[in-house]
Amino acid sequence: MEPVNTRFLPDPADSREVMEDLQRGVAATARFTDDFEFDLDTVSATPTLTNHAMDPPIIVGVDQAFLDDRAVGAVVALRGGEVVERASAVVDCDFPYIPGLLSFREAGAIVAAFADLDVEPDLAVFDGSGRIHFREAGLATHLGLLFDLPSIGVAKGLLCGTPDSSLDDLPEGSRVAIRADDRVETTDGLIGYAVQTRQYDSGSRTINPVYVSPGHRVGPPTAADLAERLCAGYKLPEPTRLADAYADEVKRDLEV
DNA sequence: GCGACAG
DNA sequence: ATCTTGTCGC
Repeated sequence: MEPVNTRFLPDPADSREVMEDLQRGVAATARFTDDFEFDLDTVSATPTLTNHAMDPPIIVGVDQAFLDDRAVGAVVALRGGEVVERASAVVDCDFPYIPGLLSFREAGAIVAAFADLDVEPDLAVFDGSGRIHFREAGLATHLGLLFDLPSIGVAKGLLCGTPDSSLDDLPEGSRVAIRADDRVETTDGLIGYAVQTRQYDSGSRTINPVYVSPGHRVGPPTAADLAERLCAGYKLPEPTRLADAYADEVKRDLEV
């Protein structure tokens, strides 16, 4: 599939000022409310007997791996918890990691991988933030809007924003609201959730939550619901986890 | 100057 | 993200 809102294509050659202006345009155009066709109850992380009686959406996980100045983009498509397609691409990438400008580093490989994808996804799960971003235009929001695809961001770390309460030792299945702080220039209020997708039953060690935020066409509570439903015994949602493994696999073949 | 910082 | 062995715990 190809980008539809091409005016939002990230260009790593632009100046930082132009990049940030583009992000403000992304935030102003993206929609942080539910606007998708599928039923939340048909979303599952693993194959289910009742899947046949339902109409499960096609959900893609998106991730990257890097090898010197090359980026590997990987997309894994699932339907009812089963992998239906995988697509990848390797592109040159010299743009560095800069907090707040991640999409300018990773979009090239992602767009190239999506170009090789045959199925039409109903939802994309990105490894990184969406609305939890200085200008509400994180990777998941930017790329979701670029393809006009409902999307969410699932990050392992918090870029900005402040949790409503302590995130220490949360019980599995719980969530804590993340609100915009003074580092978020474009809005106030709820921008995502810390979601405890997995936790040890008891013991001395604990697992950190993931940070889920709306990408495009998904509201904050639904984004958290989706991330939760897509987990299957691991901290990260299956689409993201499988895309991560696939990116590493492609990278490994590249090294040989 | 200080602090904060997805992947 | 990437560089990397062993090791603690269920």
